[in-house]
Amino acid sequence: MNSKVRVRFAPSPTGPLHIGGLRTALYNYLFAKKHEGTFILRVEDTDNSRYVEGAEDYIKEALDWCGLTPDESPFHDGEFGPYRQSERKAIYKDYAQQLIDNGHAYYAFDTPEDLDKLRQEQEAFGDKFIYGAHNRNELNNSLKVSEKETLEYIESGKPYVIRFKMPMAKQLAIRDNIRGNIQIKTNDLDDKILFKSDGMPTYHLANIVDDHLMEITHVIRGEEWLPSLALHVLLYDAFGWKAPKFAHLPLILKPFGKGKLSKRDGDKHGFPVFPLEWKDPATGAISSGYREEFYLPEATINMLALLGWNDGTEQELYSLEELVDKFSIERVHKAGAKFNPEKTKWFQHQYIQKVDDSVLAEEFKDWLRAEKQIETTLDFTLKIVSLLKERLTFMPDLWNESYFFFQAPTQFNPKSSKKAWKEDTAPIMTNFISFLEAETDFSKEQIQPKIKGWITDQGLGFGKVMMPLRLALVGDMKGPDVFEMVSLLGKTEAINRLKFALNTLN
RNA sequence: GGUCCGUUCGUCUAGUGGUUAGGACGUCAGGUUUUCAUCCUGAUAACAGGGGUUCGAUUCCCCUACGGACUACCA
Repeated sequence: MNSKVRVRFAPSPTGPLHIGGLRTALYNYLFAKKHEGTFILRVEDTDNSRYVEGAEDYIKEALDWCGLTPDESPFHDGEFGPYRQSERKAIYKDYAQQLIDNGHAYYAFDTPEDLDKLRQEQEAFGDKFIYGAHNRNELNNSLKVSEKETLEYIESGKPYVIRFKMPMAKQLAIRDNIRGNIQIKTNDLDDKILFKSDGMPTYHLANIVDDHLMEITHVIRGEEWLPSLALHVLLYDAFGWKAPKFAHLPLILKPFGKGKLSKRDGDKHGFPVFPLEWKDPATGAISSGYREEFYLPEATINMLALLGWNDGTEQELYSLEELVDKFSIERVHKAGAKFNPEKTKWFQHQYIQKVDDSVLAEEFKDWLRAEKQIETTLDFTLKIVSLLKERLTFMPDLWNESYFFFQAPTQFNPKSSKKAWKEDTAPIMTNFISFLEAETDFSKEQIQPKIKGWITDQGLGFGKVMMPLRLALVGDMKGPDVFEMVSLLGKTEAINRLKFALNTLN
């Protein structure tokens, strides 16, 4: 091959990028890097009315968070810019004109109202109105009126659009790198608008022109574009250009029920649908993001990569570098995949276990200050992290598993009390306190054998002491190794908690 | 409605013209943890249905059913 691989991710800035879009970006990135090619971000903002403030920055930030930074983008110029279609406006008109000149397109003067009326009439018969080969000669366009009239219309400022002249009765066989051959008859296709009356191209024209000009070699996009594939291939033909290779990705579906994943599913079932938190500028409504919900970008990416692709082995955990190495577009699954929030948490659990203890300890220390107004030392949070890390999925779980190190219990879980604090517990604990008061070294290494020895000497079962001790320290029958807790809490605090339990539970 | 795409455990998926149809998540049961969580072990559970082709189909073909996308001067 003479041409270097160039792929693009081409979102429209109409709102936050959701995880389906992010996965499309990911697969494009992986494909590009796998083939030592270029990953391009092109912003498709040809519809001004749908532009949403902040959406473009959101896309950039989301990609950066995931480590999918484009090689060329509106934020990082390359040789093929600009990378925002609104800034390429001047380019498209000439290409539309070129298609008119070579007979592949024509002017149409039908107003939106005219078309609405035709649609309604047609629907009254239970039919669908199609602007196409069978009726284009009867509609208000440059194929029907003379060339002179067409010119007059245009010069007089009459609004017009430019439509593609869909060839009749052509049988197309188009190759898709994921789906194989796709058969399409052009008879069913309509004369799509390529150029709008507001002077902007539609997606179809802008997309093909830009992909050509930017020398895109592979178009990897969502399945929702499959119905437009024929049009796009025909457009390349009409221009006399070589079409890129295509691959259409399966959709991400709702975890419960039917249909594709939507923002509402996240709200309803309490999982993020967006990589980053998003505040709707119009309504102020907030949608949660993976980043703000404490998912690691590595976990998010790994989960997304496996949703519709695998390398044929039983491996499930991949770094981004490994994904680049193993990825192949042919191994992308054809069918849509239901999103699985539980499995996503499992990925997160796997990844947080790989994070260095000191990193978590530092974060936790900051979190304690910000969220709980607790000042502590790095040394202490580091001890807590090493004690509790294996049970974490999200960073704040650290608090849920360790809050009793920062605050003494004020009440006791009734169910646990019933199990751990029996009739004969009080005298045992009274003796136990006296024993502890005589001890000085509360390091785990020293205190553990001492306590065990004391229990044995007293002729007691371990449960008689260990269970009430845990209850007194935590307020509940949970938490890490009880000797670790005694040691970390220290002599004074441990004894105070025992005394409080003694007073409260009798 | 039309066009196109799809269909393996509940979910994500592996796989082959002859397999005990494999893994992971989930669920359940044991074990570890004298607690809880983690962790470990085990169990559970699938080739949508009907026709072909074939000595033999989950695998190849057709039909049906079901699911999905699209059907805008939106992308």
